[in-house]
Amino acid sequence: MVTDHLPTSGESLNKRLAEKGLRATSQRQHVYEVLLGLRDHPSAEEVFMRAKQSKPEISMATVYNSLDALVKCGVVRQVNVDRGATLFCSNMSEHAHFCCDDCGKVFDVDLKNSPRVPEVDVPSEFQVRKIDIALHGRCTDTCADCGRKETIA
Amino acid sequence: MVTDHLPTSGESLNKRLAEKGLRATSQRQHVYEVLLGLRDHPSAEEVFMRAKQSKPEISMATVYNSLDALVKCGVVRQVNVDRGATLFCSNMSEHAHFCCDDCGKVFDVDLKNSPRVPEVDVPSEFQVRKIDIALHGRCTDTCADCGRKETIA
DNA sequence: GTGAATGCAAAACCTTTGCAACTGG
DNA sequence: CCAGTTGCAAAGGTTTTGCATTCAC
Repeated sequence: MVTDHLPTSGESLNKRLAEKGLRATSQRQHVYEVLLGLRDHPSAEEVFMRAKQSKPEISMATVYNSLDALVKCGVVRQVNVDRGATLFCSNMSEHAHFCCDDCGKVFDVDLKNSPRVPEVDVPSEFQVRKIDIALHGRCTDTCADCGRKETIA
Repeated sequence: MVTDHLPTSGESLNKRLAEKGLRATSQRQHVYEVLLGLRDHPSAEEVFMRAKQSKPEISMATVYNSLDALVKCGVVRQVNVDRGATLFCSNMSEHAHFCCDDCGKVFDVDLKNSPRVPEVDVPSEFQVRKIDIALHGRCTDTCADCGRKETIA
């Protein structure tokens, strides 16, 4: 519950928020800590349920607001792989998302060994700020495990 | 309303559907024609509204069913760029989607001049079936145009 | 002090489902 | 004929909104 492991990167979360003109509220800090503590790629609902455990008065609207603030200041990524709830991800390293068509689970795929991936040839009037790469397929043997333990990620 | 320009690719839509064990209903053909006729990246709602003009009895559930069938047999792509409705796209050439943070509009970005983009180094237990690349940023001068004429794509 | 953020509940939005009737193969 | 598909309406899940209160700066 202490904030001294915040944030993952060198800069402080509060400073990051301030840079974007966003206020450093206890709710935002809490939502960020919750997200860091959750494995995989939780939905806003999952973050909410977990956040309530230690901060029962927090509301869904605040969780959405906080997640948006965290995305805006660049410490959280938003993941849209299909219909259904948007997922959130505190892993800010360069990676793609693999979504299993069978079990629905989302896995991080490192891009360090995938040279040139971000080199997309874009018309000059487009200013690209970020690139999301989503892979779809089957996670085969991994899926056998996750299929039993989890439903849809 | 004739189906002789169907489908875009060489194979017939009906054959494609049959290959996946899906039936070639008039609704599915109609939804596909509507999608081919719509520019940009319509949502299911937009397809529905347009489809109703020439087939007033068609229902939203059928539009979703048809779009799913078309995606399943590989003649339509499903596009998820943010929260909000899933978009659909009849352009099956290899391309990424650029989503403007300002106007929300989605543009196709050709990948022909972007070598090696699909070369993502994936753990061996993952079988990749397709790759979606979504770019986010600003469409600058283009945005000035589309911002007035359209709302959110 | 003041505008931004919160909490709550309600509304809005998007998608799926259940079921009887229909239809393609 | 029969399983797959449709249309309808209702339910389900996700996200946003309005507003009074509270809080960060």
